[in-house]
Amino acid sequence: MILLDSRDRRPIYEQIIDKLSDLMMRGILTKDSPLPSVRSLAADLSINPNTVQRAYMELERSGYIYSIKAKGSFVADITPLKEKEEDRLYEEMRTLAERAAGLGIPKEDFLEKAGRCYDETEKKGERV
Amino acid sequence: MILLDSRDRRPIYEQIIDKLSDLMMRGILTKDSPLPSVRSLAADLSINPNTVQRAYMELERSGYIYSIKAKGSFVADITPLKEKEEDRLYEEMRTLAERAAGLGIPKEDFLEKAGRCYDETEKKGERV
Amino acid sequence: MILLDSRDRRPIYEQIIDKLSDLMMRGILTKDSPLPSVRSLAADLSINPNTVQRAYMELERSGYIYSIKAKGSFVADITPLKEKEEDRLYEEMRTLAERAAGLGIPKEDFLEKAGRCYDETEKKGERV
Amino acid sequence: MILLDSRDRRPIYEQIIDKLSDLMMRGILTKDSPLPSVRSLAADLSINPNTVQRAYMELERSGYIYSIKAKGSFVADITPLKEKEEDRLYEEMRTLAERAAGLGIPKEDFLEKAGRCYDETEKKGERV
DNA sequence: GTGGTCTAGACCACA
DNA sequence: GTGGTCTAGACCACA
Repeated sequence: MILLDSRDRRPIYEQIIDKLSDLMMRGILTKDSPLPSVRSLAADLSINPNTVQRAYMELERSGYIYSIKAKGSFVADITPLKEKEEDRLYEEMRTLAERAAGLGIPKEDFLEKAGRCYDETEKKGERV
Repeated sequence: MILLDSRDRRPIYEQIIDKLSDLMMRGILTKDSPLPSVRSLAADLSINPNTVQRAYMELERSGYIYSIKAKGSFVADITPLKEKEEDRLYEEMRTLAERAAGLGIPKEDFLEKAGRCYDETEKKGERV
Repeated sequence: MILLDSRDRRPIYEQIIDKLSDLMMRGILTKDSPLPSVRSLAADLSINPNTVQRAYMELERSGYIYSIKAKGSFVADITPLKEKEEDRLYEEMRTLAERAAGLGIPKEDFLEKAGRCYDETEKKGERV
Repeated sequence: MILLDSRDRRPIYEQIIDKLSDLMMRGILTKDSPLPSVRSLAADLSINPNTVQRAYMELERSGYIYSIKAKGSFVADITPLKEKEEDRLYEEMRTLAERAAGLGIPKEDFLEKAGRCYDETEKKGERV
């Protein structure tokens, strides 16, 4: 399901949080679908179950997942989280557009570059 | 030429730097065109010449203007500064596109939003 | 701590910058040790605090010192500045050696002169 | 005798001056030895005789060579020029030593580096 | 006239 | 107390 990057300097639990929340944000993990159990994910990644437990705990606190005792962890309804993130993103887009206009970059160039940046991302995504 | 905002909490000299560098970045003040003299700008803004002097000093240090003693201050060739700013901007565009793709926002929506943000900026610019 | 030279035609703030940066380059003022406060140094040198402020401002910009509001100014970690200066010095040494070789000065003479120059410096340093 | 570097951006006559004065400074061209005639050097380098003429004119003005009508150009007694150049060189060595001492570079390191710079020059000279 | 340096002295936020 | 900002006003060298 997910892969750890040993060159990544961040703590492992943070990498897990990022990878899982990304899968949920992308809609690959959908609402109410079950996450792997703490023990099985720990075994898959060859890490300590406590590390997975910590990642799950923080994901629950942030509203990404919910846990039911003796049943497991499941993807929560993350539409509010998605909307917040989208708002933040468009807010930054706005300041970017302002700076671009300030630099005298015409609209066509701005959009052309935006498109190219998006395409680059897709290629990158395929590799992952 | 420029207006100060009394509600702005930043130091006056910083406001002057921002306004003038913006005019140069936008191409409104072009290469080698003369800036108002330290004294005349101070009189226009009803502030102390020392404050203008400080702004000009820092603008010169950053490469925006050049000053010739007993002649005045002039807009420098800011193409390298513009290029640096463009690079920074596109770098941020790239991370933005990545996050958008991560959120499952399709390319059309991303570009549509980028275009709308750019248009909003233009209206804002007209008011200034 | 430092002395001003009234015969020196350079601006006072520049003299202060030179003297202090020299003390730091020599390792006499070490990392994180406090500099005299703007007001106390101004009083010591019988000059205006603004002049000291300007010197400190430029020293901070160049990476020699860091200032904490309401606490004081302190010597920064200047190892990168030292390395840059050493690189510049050895670069000039190289062109000097080339010119010496071009003049037919043998290596022994070149080194003998280098040593004598270094010794003269030491005597000068003792007087300071 | 000498080679021009087409990548060198300086005017050709300046390159000729540099090469010839260098040969004289190095003692490869000795006092009273004849220089190639303007026409023959121009032919050798496939350039216009006027260009060589200009180089010789300036070399004579600087005291490097003397010309006798209908006989040719000859290397002058350049000991005074050598001495001046040596003085300049040692003057710069002195300021270099001061800066090195200021940086806390010990005498051994300074001399070691001076020696290495000299050696590098020799290798470079061999290639020329 | 111009930019640049400096003094004298005020006020601010902060520790 | 500290650094930082700002005003008012002086003087300098230079074109």
